[in-house]
Amino acid sequence: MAFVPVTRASVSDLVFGQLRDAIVSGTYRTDDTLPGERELATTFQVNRHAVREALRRLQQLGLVRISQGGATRVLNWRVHAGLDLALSLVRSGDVLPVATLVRDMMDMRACIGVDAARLCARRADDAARRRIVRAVEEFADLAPDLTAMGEANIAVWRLILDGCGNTAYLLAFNSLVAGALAVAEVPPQRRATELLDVTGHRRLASAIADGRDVEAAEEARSLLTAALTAPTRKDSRA
Amino acid sequence: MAFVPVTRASVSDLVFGQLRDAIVSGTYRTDDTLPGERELATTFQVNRHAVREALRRLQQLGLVRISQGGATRVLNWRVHAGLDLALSLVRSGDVLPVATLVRDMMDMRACIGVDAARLCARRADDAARRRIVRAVEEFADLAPDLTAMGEANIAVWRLILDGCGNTAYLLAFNSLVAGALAVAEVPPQRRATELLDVTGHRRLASAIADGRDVEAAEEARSLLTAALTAPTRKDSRA
DNA sequence: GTTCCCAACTGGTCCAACCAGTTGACGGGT
DNA sequence: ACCCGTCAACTGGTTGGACCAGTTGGGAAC
Repeated sequence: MAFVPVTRASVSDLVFGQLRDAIVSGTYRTDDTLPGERELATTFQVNRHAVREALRRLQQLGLVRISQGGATRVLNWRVHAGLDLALSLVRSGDVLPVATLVRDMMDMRACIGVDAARLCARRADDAARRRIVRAVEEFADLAPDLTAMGEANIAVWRLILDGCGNTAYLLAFNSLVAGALAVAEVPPQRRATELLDVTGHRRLASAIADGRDVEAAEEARSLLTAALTAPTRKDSRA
Repeated sequence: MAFVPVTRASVSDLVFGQLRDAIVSGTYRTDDTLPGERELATTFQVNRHAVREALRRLQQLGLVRISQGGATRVLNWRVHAGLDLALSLVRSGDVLPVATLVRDMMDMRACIGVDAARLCARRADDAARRRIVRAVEEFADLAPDLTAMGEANIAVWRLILDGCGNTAYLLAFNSLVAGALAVAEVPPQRRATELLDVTGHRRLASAIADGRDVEAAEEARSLLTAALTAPTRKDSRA
């Protein structure tokens, strides 16, 4: 286990984390009013500004609605929160089952990655195509160092997402990568299967380079779904 | 044009908006150092606390890296920002071309919606299936009031995303809906085509109700891509 | 020339006061 | 008895200033 940079959580980070967890875990329910800032400050034994910063961030995540003069109310995060909430939840603790959440995020990575590969094969300019081919070769050269390959793999996908020209895909990928992969909660066995499939990545790169969009999508699908467990939570019915 | 609730932007909102736009538009480049908090405070003529709140939010969005003692540096948002940035950008101004961004988000909605419909048909429990069928009927009853249908349509999709059991999809959908649809920047003609296809929605609902996942995905695809313009930015090559 | 130390930055936290909206209870008018 | 305006007592929003805590870089000591 290698050493890792220490992270200093600021006071407002801690307040933010506690409040976020309390809301997501259901301690506060939708439309409940949060205690006032002054009260929270004395409860957490911190300054009111720290509480304010935390509340602002909760608001930005879509967890609360703040209104001057009135109380701060809890929103239904399943309705108002954005994808960044998933990232925030994965990074800290088991408020929601992290394993499930990571699996969901990997599903989404596959969903987006496939379409991005398809679009990239259709739209990317020549320079981008060349960069992707080169990146895949650099990725292949790193075998079998899984850690290095993992990073190179992300670089490859980032180029693909760049080339597909869809900014939303790119940003979503950032949320997912930072959340799911950086935490390394992905089943190592399956992740390894994906990473070690060098020829699959080469086929993907050449499909993109040649503009064969359907094949690119197919290669992407087979790569990205290798890490996904088949079992559904409650199996098919009827 | 109906009246609309006034929105009061707080001081830190304004500072946040200006800094975000400056970063995304490239006024500051990656690894540039932002001016110090005290300097920003005098520049914006606000208190330092307001600046701090804004910077915190920029950090949460993935636009800057703050480090005590050191300077606050600008990150490459194409690498570090999450999907919520798209929402934030759409809501205010044309820092990035909003039309393009909205189109990207509609693409992503389609990408996710199709998979969610498929998963929902496979995994949802009976109660969820019934709720979806009912919601589609309520949606159908509202024709031809496009505004009301738009809201009901979102409610339908929310149920589908709930039923598919993928929290990441659900959260991403929130980001997209709040960003793209609420702003109503979607070409009205195409949006109307989608909404008025009541029978298409009925087919989708019954496919989900019966667990026919492939057909559900197909129906979802035809509904969700109706609003998408075919032309790619730079067309297929080689 | 190298090394070490400290002054002068940076952001982080706190206190205390006051501004600005919202809410609800209380009291006068109908 | 009911309605309605008023106002006090909340809520969050903003400000100023002080001090703590890390980082940085230049200059003194070696």
